[in-house]
Amino acid sequence: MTETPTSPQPMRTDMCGELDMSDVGREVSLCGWVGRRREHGEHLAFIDLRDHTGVIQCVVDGAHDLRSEFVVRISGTVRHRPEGTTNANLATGEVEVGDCTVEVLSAAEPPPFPVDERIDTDEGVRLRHRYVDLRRDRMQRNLRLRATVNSAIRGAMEEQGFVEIETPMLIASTPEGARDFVVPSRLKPGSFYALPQSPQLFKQLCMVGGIDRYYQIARCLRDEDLRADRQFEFVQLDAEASFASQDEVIEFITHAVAAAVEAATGERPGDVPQMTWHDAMERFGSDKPDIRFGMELVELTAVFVATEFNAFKADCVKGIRVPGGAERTRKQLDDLTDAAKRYGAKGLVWMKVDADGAINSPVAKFLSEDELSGIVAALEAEPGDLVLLVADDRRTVRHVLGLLRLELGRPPVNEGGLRFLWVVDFPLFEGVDDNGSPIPMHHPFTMPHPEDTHLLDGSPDDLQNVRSQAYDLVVNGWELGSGSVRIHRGDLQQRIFGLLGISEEEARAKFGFLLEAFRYGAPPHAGFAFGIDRLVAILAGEENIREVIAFPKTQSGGDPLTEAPTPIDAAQLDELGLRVLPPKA
RNA sequence: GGUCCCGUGGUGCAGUUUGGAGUGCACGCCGGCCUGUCAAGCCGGAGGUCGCGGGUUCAAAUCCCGUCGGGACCGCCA
Repeated sequence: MTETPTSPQPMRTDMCGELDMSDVGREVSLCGWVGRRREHGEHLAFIDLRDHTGVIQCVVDGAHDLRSEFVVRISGTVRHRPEGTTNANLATGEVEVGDCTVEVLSAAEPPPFPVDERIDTDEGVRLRHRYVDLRRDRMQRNLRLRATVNSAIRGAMEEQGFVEIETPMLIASTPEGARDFVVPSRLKPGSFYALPQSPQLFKQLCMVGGIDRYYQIARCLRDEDLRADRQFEFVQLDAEASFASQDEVIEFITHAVAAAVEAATGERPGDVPQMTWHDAMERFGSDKPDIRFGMELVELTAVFVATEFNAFKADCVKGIRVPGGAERTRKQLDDLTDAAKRYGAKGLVWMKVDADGAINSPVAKFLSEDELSGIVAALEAEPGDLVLLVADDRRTVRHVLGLLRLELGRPPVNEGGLRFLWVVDFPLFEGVDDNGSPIPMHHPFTMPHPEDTHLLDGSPDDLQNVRSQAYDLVVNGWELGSGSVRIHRGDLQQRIFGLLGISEEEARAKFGFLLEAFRYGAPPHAGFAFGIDRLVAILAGEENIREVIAFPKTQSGGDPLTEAPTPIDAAQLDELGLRVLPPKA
């Protein structure tokens, strides 16, 4: 193929959405897609020409056979629209392009769904024709916002001395954490690479390698079930800094996020408050509290220390107050009870506060006057309110009420502003495994809190109370990301492995290369990673990260456009030394 | 692994509760008319395996079972 010689005239001189009164009289050439057209017989037609910047009305001879989504080049003269025909709803509505020459660059079949935004189209249809969907304003806006955020983050990290390093996509599988995606090796049949769940170990190796401050906008892959805020593949700002404390890392990341928010919204967010994990769990029933609204969990255990009511003879009783919730019907309350049970509670006690302040509840007759007044006082319940109580072990109470709180009070994604929050002092361990060994909450390289190191020698209960130097960034109830100060000394690491029930041999097999690296001079280091998909979704006012991803997967992990995943042929399997088993019965 | 919701011309929806002829609305599409529209207007037209399979019934978009696809959530996601 020979290239077409460079045209003496540019294909286009201007963007559709950028023409205004200052362009009147200019000869312009515009390229784009045909949007709506209004035809008035063979002598006059109005064509809305669209590119990613917007729409401009072109006045053409009606004999042109232009259809929706044709790709055209239109040349003409910008002119002021005649008196009374301007369109205030259009950014370019004061002008139009007249005396048009039209060139059809590509004809097009009618689109499978309208490109204008007047109706919501089924997401499956949108994904099957994503290339059409991407033309729509919403996707253009979201993807460009995402690019802006990426760019701001890069700028902020580099300003702070971080160096962008790329780490491999084909790595060794480590048994910890989420399910790996694996890639069969051709040169070593029977062996597999894993795709990285995160560049965690590599960034720590970078610290040993003297990189000092590493960052990467990194693709991460986890083979776990998909959700509105989870895809198989997602993108994180991944960062690690040598000789840095928790507070310094928090500062670095806060700065990067603030830069992203400012680039996206024009407003720089204020200081980000911190909350301990313990407070978050007790007050919000979640380690990612949505602090845009109240309805906090209120401790009621003390009110029922001597209760006669069996259901409240529990480790923990907490309640939430739903302002104005007394209007809920019996059916709605039954639905809430069902939800509470689905979330793991044995039941849900509801109480309505009547206009006279009396408690209306199926269990009121089992409670003493003191207990009833204690509930009202602790929750500051007022007439018209609904109060929901759960009694169980502390974990369950927090979990169930935390979810009910969200179900009943959570504002839509685009309301209530951006409420960032650092959750700090996470526990080092979370429960125990089948062998009675504590389970690391973050990962086994997480540094214990300096004030709690003495507890490492203590009882199993003491161990559960050890705090770590791990911290999460939360916004509006979304976990944006997490990080920690890492253990960089072999002796402490051995001790933690010992507590976790990981033998020396096992540790060497799983993480030998990292432990070996640490023997050659490891700086103290700490890091963080946060999800860019989630940040962009929140900034775009989207409930779902698929709306900020150009080509996302569906909840069942498929791509309706390419139909991935697909079988591969026998020859390909053969080369990899693989055989596919028949599906399980 | 589990719970719940959805699936009706190209698109969005109504119809399903209480079974009775593929019935209806809006957009789009095709053709005609139309020289200032902008969600152009007017006239005419085409377009359907009611996701798929089975069952109940004289009769199923509608009821039942299964299945596929999409979505929300619990579990899972160090």
